[in-house]
Amino acid sequence: MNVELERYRYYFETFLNNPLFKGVSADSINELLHLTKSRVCTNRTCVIDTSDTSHHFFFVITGKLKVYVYDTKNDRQLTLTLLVPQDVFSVMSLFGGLKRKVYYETLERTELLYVPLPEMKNWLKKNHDFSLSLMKYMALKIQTLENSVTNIVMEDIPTRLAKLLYQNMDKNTGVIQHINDLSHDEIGALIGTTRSVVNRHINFFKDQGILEVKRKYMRITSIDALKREFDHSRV
Amino acid sequence: MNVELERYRYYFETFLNNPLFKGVSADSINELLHLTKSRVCTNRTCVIDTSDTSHHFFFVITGKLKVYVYDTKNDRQLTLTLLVPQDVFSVMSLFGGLKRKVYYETLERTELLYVPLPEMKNWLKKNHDFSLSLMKYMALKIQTLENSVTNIVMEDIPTRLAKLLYQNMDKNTGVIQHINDLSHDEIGALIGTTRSVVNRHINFFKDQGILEVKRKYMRITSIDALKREFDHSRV
DNA sequence: CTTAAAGTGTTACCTAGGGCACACCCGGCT
DNA sequence: AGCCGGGTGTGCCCTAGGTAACACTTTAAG
Repeated sequence: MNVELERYRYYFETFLNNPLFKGVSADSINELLHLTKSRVCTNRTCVIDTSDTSHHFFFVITGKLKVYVYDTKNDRQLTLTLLVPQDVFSVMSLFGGLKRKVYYETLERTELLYVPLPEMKNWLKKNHDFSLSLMKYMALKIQTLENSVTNIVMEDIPTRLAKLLYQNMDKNTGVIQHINDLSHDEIGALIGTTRSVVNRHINFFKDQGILEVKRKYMRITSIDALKREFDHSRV
Repeated sequence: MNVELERYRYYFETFLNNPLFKGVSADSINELLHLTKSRVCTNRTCVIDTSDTSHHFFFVITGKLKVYVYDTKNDRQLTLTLLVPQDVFSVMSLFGGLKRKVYYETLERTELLYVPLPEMKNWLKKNHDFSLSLMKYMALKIQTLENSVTNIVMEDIPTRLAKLLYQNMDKNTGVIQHINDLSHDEIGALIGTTRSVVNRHINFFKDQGILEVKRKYMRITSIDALKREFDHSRV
């Protein structure tokens, strides 16, 4: 019982710190928490069933999961987005978009809270502040997606790779975070290309002295040089 | 005065028919209408200033406009989306996303209503039903964008072009609508490629007897053949 | 009517990057 | 230890599609 209480308090804190719940009363958060169940997916296996996602609304508490599509024609997958703590999914199912084969897969130990859709919808109607935050959240997702298509269309792969690295780099140490433990295959799925091409360019960066690579570890050795790879400010 | 009244009634009707206003009371719609001003952009010129979009929220009444980004590096533009009647923009500015150089340009005579952002935000807070519809609207936009990136990464240009044509085709007559009056340049911007490549493939389709082309007019002569161009259902 | 500008059809060229193949390396398992 | 599987490092080959260049045609403007 004590343990239960402690977990409950932990989830409560987590929600409280999530900008999505800004302006939402403690009472409402409590009410929502009473509707949730939790699920822990241990590393790298838990492919969330579409039947789940179309009946539940999920909150990411800890961990990391990818949302991806799979193309049978050329046996490739494309990661639409990486979900991290404070993310939610799927807004699509919440508002009944068209059917689409999107897969969810955890990349490490991941803790989720989930609410049945009808209850979530109902709760949402009573909490306008959450709606407003959710819209902001969605607006940002839209912007990110727009950036993706722009990048994919306009930039070549070294550029996209450099940007990806830069975005996930500790600005001080140059150490790559979040995506350091991903295989080249996964990195390829993130920027829309294949394993071998990713490898090619990573090694190119390495040869240029931009990058240092070890097992599950990458560090940018020259941030300026990395920047030059995507800052095509042709003066 | 009479004319004014008539226009007012016309806008009222337009909003009433817009699914975004589903569940919104006539009073609220009226209230919103009192905050709006209208603007008509005559054909193909009206590039809406970013300062406008970051201070106003727009409703498309009639016409068509494109939202695009421009890449100086290779002097190309990419159309992120085509806005048609019942669309709104920009949700980004409404919820304060990051700055981004996105341009708006009308493609034909276009009639817009617009509201200053603070007033719109205020009105939004009082109309939760509109928020819910707006979220659905945004969810659909997200889905469309996700489809875009998937297509761009996974499919080649003939396939993307065929899909575009199919989506804008009158299912009975095979006549291409909406995008028939666009130049090859504009079509290229829609599917993420260049004028001459578009031209190449359009003529290829023509040679295959899939397509018939005249001035500002295209018609699919064999819908099955067109489908075969993107239905890679390899038996 | 004349001229400019925008759009089209078509060529030739060239390179980024997808596909495939194979050898290697390392970590985990029995 | 030995094996196996997932992840690498490289190579080569080949084609889709980006680029540039030209001529021609249609529309818009003066």
